[in-house]
Amino acid sequence: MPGVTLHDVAAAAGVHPSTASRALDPAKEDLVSEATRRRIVAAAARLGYRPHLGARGLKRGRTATVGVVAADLGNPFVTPLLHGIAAALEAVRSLPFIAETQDDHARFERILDHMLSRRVDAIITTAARTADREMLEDAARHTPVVIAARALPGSPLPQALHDDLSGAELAAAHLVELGHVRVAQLRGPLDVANFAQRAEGFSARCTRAGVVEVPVAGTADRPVGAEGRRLMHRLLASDDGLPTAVFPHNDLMALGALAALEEAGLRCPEDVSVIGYNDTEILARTAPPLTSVSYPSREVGEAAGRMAIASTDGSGPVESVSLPPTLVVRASTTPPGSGPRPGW
Amino acid sequence: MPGVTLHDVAAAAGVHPSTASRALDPAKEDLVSEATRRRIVAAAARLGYRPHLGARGLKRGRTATVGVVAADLGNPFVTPLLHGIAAALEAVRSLPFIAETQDDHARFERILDHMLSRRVDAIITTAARTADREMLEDAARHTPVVIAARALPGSPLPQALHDDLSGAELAAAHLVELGHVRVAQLRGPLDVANFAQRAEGFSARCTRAGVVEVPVAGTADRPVGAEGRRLMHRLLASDDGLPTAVFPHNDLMALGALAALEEAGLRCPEDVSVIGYNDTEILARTAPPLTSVSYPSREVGEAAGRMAIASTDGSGPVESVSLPPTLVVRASTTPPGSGPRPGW
DNA sequence: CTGTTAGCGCGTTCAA
DNA sequence: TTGAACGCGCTAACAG
Repeated sequence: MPGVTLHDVAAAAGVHPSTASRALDPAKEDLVSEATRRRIVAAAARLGYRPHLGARGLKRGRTATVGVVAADLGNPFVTPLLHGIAAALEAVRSLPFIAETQDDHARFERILDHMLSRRVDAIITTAARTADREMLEDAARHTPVVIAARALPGSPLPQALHDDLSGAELAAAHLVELGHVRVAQLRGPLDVANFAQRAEGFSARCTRAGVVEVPVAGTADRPVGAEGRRLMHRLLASDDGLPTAVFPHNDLMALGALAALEEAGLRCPEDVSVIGYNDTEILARTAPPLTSVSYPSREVGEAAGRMAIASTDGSGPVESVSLPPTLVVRASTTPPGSGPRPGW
Repeated sequence: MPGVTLHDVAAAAGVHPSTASRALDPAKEDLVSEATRRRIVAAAARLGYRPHLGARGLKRGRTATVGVVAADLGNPFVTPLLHGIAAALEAVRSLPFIAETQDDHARFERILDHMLSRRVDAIITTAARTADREMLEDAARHTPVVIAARALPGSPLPQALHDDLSGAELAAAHLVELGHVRVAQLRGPLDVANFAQRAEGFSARCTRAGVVEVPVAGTADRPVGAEGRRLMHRLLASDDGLPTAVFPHNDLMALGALAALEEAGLRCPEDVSVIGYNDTEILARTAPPLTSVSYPSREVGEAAGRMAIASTDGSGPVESVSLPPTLVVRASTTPPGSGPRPGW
């Protein structure tokens, strides 16, 4: 049963392999007489024939596979992104080949290498850091590369993004509106453009409103809970005085910050408001429910998938896109010094 | 730059392609003189040569790729599982090829078909439902198949599992110990063996302790939050009287149950205790923090990865394994009618 | 130590 | 409408 080849099918149907090939190719089945076609299809089914995609790719130069690189599959933010990509690829019967860098450059390099060797039809990366730029543009000389979610500023590669600058401004504006005058950011790794932009957008809006930003030394190594917790503890330990609101650069970090607050005996939002980023669905039931900037990750994923397909078609250059953020207000942000938001 | 072949490298180095092949194969490089080897390696680097894995697979009959099937990448429970698998595969420089069924049989079939066509070296599935059994055993006639996380009872396929029966007994025992005498289960889909076993283990332990199980009509279509919420609402609406504790069959469903309780104006744990399953790391900060049966998913993943490797080696039959559960007590369970657990 | 030959499974010529 | 021949890129087996 294993290793049934086209040759076997042809023999069973009493035809030449190339006739069998034609009969089994939807695009060419009308070059074969109905009668023989049926015989061949029957034989293929009976023998359990399965085309060898490796061999087909060798011949056709296409593998019906798109490499997808994520930084951290444990971040619930990436799931909708992957769903969006898979949905878009389904239109051309391609399958994503998913791999995870864990934000490690060397691992990223190995993954790219493997994908190129595997001759994927295109690569979508949601894991880019600035240090990866050259490597990615290099890869793009072999295979179309689409940048998704994590921007690569100044790169000519097509990008499916989200406007992090506006998103962070939205976050800051919300805090300003609530009356906060002392705030702080817990920065994600700044060599990920998104976090650099969030830092910039947030600061810009604060400055404009005359709001004081309490400095927090350092940034997260990775945008994960443990790092958010670490930075929050550092902020609590500093003697610059506590802010009344903090902006961890994503929901995972916000979760860590909440843990740190609790460990320090502080309450959110009574003592400190917390505003996250991504509006990760699975985290909407934290204690307290997190105010967060919503990231349209499914849509970004779909756009990236479509762009990957388009760049494979060779139908000219592919346009980058950038989708807007929205703000989702929940219980973790209130005016400074006030009690919990009514209704929660 | 694209499409540099071994032939090109050989030409550039002034040798025969097979010599170049040997020089570039770590396992055979000592069959080539140091001098020519260096020349070949240099030429390969200069030209940006990358082996064509499709072609190599065609020749060698191995693709250095293992298909990994998950039911739902949005379930945080699967991430450690995937990490475990990837870690194990790294030992033989294989890469996982990840796909998602979304608990849809037809999609599962397409995925298996694609993976077999791709000639992956083995398949690890964490998405099995009883209806998938025949299909999987069929696939196993072509390629080694390892069942992970979701059991396929009675199947001869090698399985890397967890003892769900004991786990559910642990959950029930905990509730019994707290003094609950009226409890209920929110059942996951029973065609997933794990949930069937959880149902059975929980009931058995309750019966033995003389605890009453309030019936909940129906089961979840999929083990996700929305379904947990739906079942909890159904339980609240029934006139069998409320239990003092509920056991949703996994953490995601527990999250939905918590939402339903809140919507009904009930508090957890004061009015109803909730105990989940999986001890999903990312959910440890729910309101209230969830008591849960811990599932060693990373370890199960590693075991599955090793089993996949072993079954590819052809070194005899592969032993199934089953890892034990442990209980992690947090704030969502207290004695019936009592206030919140002190310390939380 | 290196070159030659052959073929993995398939699809695309070109002829019949 | 079908068959024959060739080659995609690589490597195993066999010579030399």
